[in-house]
Amino acid sequence: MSTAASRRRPATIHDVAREAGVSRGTVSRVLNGGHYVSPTAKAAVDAAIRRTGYVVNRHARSLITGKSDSVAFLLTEPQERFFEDPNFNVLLRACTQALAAQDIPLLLMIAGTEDERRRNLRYIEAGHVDGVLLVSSHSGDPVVARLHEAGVPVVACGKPLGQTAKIGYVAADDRDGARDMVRHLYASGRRRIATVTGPLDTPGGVERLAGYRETLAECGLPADETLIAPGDYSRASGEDAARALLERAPDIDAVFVASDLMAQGALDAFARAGRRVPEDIAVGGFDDSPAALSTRPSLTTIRQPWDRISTEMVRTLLARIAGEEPAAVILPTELVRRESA
Amino acid sequence: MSTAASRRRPATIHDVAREAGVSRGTVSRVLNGGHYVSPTAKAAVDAAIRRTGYVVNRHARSLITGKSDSVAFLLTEPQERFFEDPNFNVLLRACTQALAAQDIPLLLMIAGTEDERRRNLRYIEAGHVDGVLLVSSHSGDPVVARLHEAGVPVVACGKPLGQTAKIGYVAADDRDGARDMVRHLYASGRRRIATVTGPLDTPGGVERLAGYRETLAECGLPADETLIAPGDYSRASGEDAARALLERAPDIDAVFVASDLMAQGALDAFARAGRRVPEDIAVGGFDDSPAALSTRPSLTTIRQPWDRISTEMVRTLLARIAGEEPAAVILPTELVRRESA
DNA sequence: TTCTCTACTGTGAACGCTCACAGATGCATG
DNA sequence: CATGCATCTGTGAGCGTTCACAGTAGAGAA
Repeated sequence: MSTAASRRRPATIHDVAREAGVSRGTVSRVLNGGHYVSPTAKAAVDAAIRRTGYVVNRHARSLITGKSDSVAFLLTEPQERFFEDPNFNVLLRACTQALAAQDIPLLLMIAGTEDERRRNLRYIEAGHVDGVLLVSSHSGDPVVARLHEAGVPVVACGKPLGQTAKIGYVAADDRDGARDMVRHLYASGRRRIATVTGPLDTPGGVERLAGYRETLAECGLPADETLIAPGDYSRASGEDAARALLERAPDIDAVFVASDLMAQGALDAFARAGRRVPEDIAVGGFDDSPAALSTRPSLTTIRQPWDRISTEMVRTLLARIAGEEPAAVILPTELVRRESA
Repeated sequence: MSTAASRRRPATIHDVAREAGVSRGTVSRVLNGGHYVSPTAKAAVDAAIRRTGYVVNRHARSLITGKSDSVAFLLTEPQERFFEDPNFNVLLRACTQALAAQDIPLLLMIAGTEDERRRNLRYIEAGHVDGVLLVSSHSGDPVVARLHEAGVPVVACGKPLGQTAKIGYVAADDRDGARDMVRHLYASGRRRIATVTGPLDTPGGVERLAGYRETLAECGLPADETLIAPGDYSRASGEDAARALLERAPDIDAVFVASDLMAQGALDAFARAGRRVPEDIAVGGFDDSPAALSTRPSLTTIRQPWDRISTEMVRTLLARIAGEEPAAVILPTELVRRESA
């Protein structure tokens, strides 16, 4: 029976050593880089490993090394915002794969409720993972401080706001992306450019608004607070904000909306108000989410390099675990021109 | 320094025993259910645990018990289909949380490429996880057989197709959901009811089509193969299929589309063809994805109980790990009436 | 009283691995 | 020829836990 066969006690390093005619120590050395091992011994061990189907017991290894060779992907969102965000999927997938390439499993942790937060922190602080990939958008997240205090290597996705602790992070250049979009709107002849912001307790929200302001100034357009409407990244808030803008400033000819989801809502609002896009009002989004392709007109937007963000997060975290100091990595964005602007 | 403090060697069971004035054995017993422990001893141990901040070292425990107290969430999709599926997010999140409630971490594994498949199987077969939550839609997936052969407890999401092995699974009642929808279309007076199917190498695709066929027969409508157009769950395929249907059978007055994403595409196709929904053609979707709310008209669809599917998957897997035989769990769906039908 | 049974407690031995160290070998150097 | 050094190898100890077992105390039965 194959079931019975695979159920028998798996080979240990001892079995391999006996099979290869060497000592445990030599096998262990082969397993860990092969330094100070003669070619003959290494060959014998490799063959023995193949014959016995040996796979290292990570628990035994971890017990003595004190490392777990695993990493947590920690989501500290009270809302389910992130799970609805298509970018989040890309991030999670790419991180998983980047880690898998180094044979490091990813533990998915969700700390929505206070109870989950306690549980997960306990787990992490107990040293059951070597490091944490942190996705926490909101300002002053206590988890960030706790992890830092516990001395656990952390790399955040996006600059953690309201933190005194020095935390490494990887982020897209939100400000520069916003600049690109607003410059693009300006270049196409628009002069009354409004914006719908993201939540201003998130780095993206803050930075994109800053980029918008800077570019208006740079282009010599007057700063006009009535052209700024707050949103919370949700579709509905985009719709509301767009309506509010139309009311306050009916003469706008362009809107930079800080997320595609909100831009979708804005497109609807404009359609209902009888404004044509892009003829009457140009609309620029942010994220290049799949939805940006299915709107009518399709959405001109800013692409964030999620694949690179993920690989950089993993790289930075592993470096951090290896003892390097925390670092910030900012990656460039890209303007994607479609029909809406 | 708090950093220094938290960096010092964590408390072991030994420290707790000394602090509580008992032996290791007694502490261990308290940790594992507290049987055969006097109330006084238990109180002393609990207090000592609190004072020392002791957290069990899972590696040491696993080393001797042979169990890892962790579970893999394995995705074997060549395509990135699942990561674009909003349902997948719900599934992953709910599974994570259901497991977290039992203090069992979830390891996310993606086996898209052959290399990833090998790596992950090696990891799982080495006994590094106690069980696997499997998401694998396509027929005859070799991973399913491998896992079964290795004797690893597995629970699949959706009935695994083309498997001789007896695998436990949890699924929504796709067939019954399809029946509900078609009955609903019939009840609203439609008599030329077409369907856009899902991929027919997935359980959902097969079952939903079967439900469609059964209900037509039940209602005394003729079986007409020209009313059946294949899709692959993608938005584009829904659009194509709807266009093909219009050409082959211009007189259709309703379409049951096997997924919301495809239904979105179909709505577009109908809009372009100048057909009004629901006046000329009623459209029913499947999934109740977030997108179903943002279409115009909003989409009548079938809701799958993803929360329950997730908790049942976890419950079933834990039971399986505890030694129970594999079981199939089928959960009821629900018709969600909106504007499109 | 003596025996048995139950409830509880402590102890040594694992689990499979890495690490530090000691020992061995070969080769170049003084 | 002795010495040093680099390369390679084996051994014992120990990581923190659970498990099996031996042992103790107290209650109840004979």
